[in-house]
Amino acid sequence: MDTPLTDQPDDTAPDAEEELRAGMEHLFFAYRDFIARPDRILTEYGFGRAHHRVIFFVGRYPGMAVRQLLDILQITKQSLSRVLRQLIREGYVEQRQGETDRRQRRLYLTRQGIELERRLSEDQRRRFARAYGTAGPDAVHGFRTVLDLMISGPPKGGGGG
Amino acid sequence: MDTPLTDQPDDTAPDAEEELRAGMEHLFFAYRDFIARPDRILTEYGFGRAHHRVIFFVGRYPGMAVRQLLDILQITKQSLSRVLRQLIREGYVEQRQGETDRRQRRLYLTRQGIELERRLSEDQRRRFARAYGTAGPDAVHGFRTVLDLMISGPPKGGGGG
DNA sequence: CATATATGTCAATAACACTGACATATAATT
DNA sequence: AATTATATGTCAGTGTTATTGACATATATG
Repeated sequence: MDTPLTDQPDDTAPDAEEELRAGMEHLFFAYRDFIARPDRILTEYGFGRAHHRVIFFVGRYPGMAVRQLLDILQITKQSLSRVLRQLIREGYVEQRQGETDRRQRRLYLTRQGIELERRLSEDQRRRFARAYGTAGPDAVHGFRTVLDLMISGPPKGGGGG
Repeated sequence: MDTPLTDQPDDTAPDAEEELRAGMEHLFFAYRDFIARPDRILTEYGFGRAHHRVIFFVGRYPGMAVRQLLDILQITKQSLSRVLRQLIREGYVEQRQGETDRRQRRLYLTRQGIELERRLSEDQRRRFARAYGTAGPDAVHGFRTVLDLMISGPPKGGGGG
């Protein structure tokens, strides 16, 4: 991981390229293993990964509007609709009309939803906690720095972001 | 990010939990943005994310056997089969019989496959290169350390399932 | 020869995404 | 009040990616 002192004409010398691809590969593995356990739990409920994402974000940001959720998940209204309908019908999520803007249906986890969220995230939290604990604060800081730099900014142009 | 000196009875104090969930959220965003661009390119070819994964791993490990690919992707033979068949039929991947074990069909990218791989990974490599470059070597090291700790070891128990 | 492994394929099914079209309620603007 | 925009919901049709189960061939190993 030293800085090579040979000058390379382009910015993707073979070694650098290998390092990038190794990172890509490990990101794939990490994500794959990160979602494996919740995926298995979800099948018990007849739910899928999309349900988990909704549960996670509504749990993290209670009172979230549907619009925000759509922007975060970057899926279509129709796709979210089916998932949300199921979660509401089965009592994991509830909607309350917005107070200032009454068009909004703000989303909250029910007690049952909170329980499910904890169950789904248990392995993930443990996984993160173990990795963070073993790696130490400096590594965690580096992890978060790189991860955040990898995330695209809000989409540019007019009204959107 | 100091070590808190208050003693907590359990290992998931509120602040720690928040930090874990923030990490989980950002991992989701990073992965989402990481695959957004390739996903768009793939539609031009009538391919999906599964094709990309095959292209990526066969490109990275030429001569890989089908069995290895299945273990890495953790999907079923039937799921891989359809994707692989398409890639072979359309000239992106080729199979050659294994020399030592002639049951194996070892996988290689064709010239066309290599081209597609570069096109698909271009944005991803740039994204990684930019994040790595901005974050600096120490952060990159931390990133890789945490990421690797997050990956599950090889599945335990006898034959290898 | 029996058994295991590596691979491939058929059929049926499900989750999750898409596009397009249309509807209702409410807010903001003119 | 009328118009336009926003927030949400829903119907119909489609496609990709995954699943399970069953079965087939070629080759390796005992």
